[in-house]
Amino acid sequence: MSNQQIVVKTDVLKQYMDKNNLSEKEFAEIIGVSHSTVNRVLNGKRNPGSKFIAGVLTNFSDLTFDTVFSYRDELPKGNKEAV
Amino acid sequence: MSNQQIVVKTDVLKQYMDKNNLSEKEFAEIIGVSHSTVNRVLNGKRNPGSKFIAGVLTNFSDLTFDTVFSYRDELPKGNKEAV
DNA sequence: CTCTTTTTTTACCTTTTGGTAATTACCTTT
DNA sequence: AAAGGTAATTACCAAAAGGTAAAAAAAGAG
Repeated sequence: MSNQQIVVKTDVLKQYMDKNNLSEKEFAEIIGVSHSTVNRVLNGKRNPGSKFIAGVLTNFSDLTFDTVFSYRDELPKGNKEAV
Repeated sequence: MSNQQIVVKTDVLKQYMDKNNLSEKEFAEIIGVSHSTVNRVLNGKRNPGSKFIAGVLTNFSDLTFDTVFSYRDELPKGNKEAV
């Protein structure tokens, strides 16, 4: 049993945008999502969806999956751990 | 601008399941999604979400991103192409 | 400091993905 | 062929991601 989710290394992505002088809006336009989506992902209010991930990986050849993303095992509602 | 999506190489995944004698239900349990999700993804009725992708990549070390997944550039509603 | 412009944040709604449970299709075994 | 089981499919609903537009915050120019 596993309940994996893809999450973003926000610090890595923020630094990358900084180095390349990309605003959230500019970055969003390049990867093909709205600027609010970028904002929410960067601030941890949303996880990246398939569209976000695909946009990043196909439009920035120097960003690989493992550089920007990682996995997290969520323990949702019916949590069997720590009883 | 780009509108990328992550898609599944259904033939690859089906062959993999076949070789390893995994039913949709068994595969689903391993990667941590429901069997109906697996069925719909395998039959192209849904794209794989972040949860599906994470489940595959973290639970099958011999399956890499590029083996099972690829990108597709969708041209949704407000299509600016072919006017 | 005040006015503009740009950037980030958020409220509200739409679309897509995921789950449950019921249905249908396939095999066996008798 | 009928009964039973397993595997695959789908109808319906819930949850999560994405978009639009407006508001708030930050940064510049005068």
